[in-house]
Amino acid sequence: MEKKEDNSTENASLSDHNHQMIPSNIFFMANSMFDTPSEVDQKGSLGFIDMFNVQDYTSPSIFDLLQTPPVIPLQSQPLTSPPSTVPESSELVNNPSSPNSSSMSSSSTEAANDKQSKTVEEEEENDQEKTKQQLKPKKKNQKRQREPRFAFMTKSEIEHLDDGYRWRKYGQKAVKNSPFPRSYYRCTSTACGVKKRVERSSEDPSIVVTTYEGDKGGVKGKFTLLCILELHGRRLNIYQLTV
DNA sequence: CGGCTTTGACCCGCGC
DNA sequence: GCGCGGGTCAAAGCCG
Repeated sequence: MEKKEDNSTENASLSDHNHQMIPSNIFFMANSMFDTPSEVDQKGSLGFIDMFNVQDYTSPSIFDLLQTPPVIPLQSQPLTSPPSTVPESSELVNNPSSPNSSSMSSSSTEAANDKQSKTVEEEEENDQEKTKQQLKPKKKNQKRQREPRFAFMTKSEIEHLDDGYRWRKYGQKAVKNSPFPRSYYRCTSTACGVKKRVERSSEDPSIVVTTYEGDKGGVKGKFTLLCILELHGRRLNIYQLTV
């Protein structure tokens, strides 16, 4: 975990060309991300707003986040209004009526856990029969739980922004009512269960919508990497912690 | 050769 | 029950 943070920070320096355009062009899609807010989301999550209400971005406490895993002094607050204060010179594209926010919050299946059980079954299965039948199994009663999810919009020509983690693309789908496909990535760093989707806004092709979903394994609570900012030459990872 | 992307097929949830 | 759309799988191909 901590090492990962360090690595990501290091990696960031390798891709400054990406990050340079982030700070002034990043827009969050706040509440709409939690379309069906689970109890977990409601109760114990530290919304990005908490962080962004930190007045001074040059404050050392913020940059501490760079070095240490997000140990977040949270009082649980419900996510309320969209950020009234946007980092520095952000353009305001994040109007709540953005149709994308609804598309981002469309229902999803969370297959992370399923896959594990699937794998087990697969081994018991006949090798020849290993096709897609594997997905049939049990887990009837279990309603899939949605992982904490967060999206933000970035004005960028580059779709897959380098956030310091390694991602493997595992799918791409055409999006309804959008000429742009949506790409699915899975974090390949060890013990990182985060997935993300990247798609370009159909309304404004210059805007890339990135949605992070999942948690980092082995951590108490769930850390969701919200975004990476680069401010005053420093790299800043913004997380959401769900306890 | 290993890791990654591409892409068609499949699964699943949801609305009608 | 059916169809649609979103999400995932996995084989094949590509590339360093």
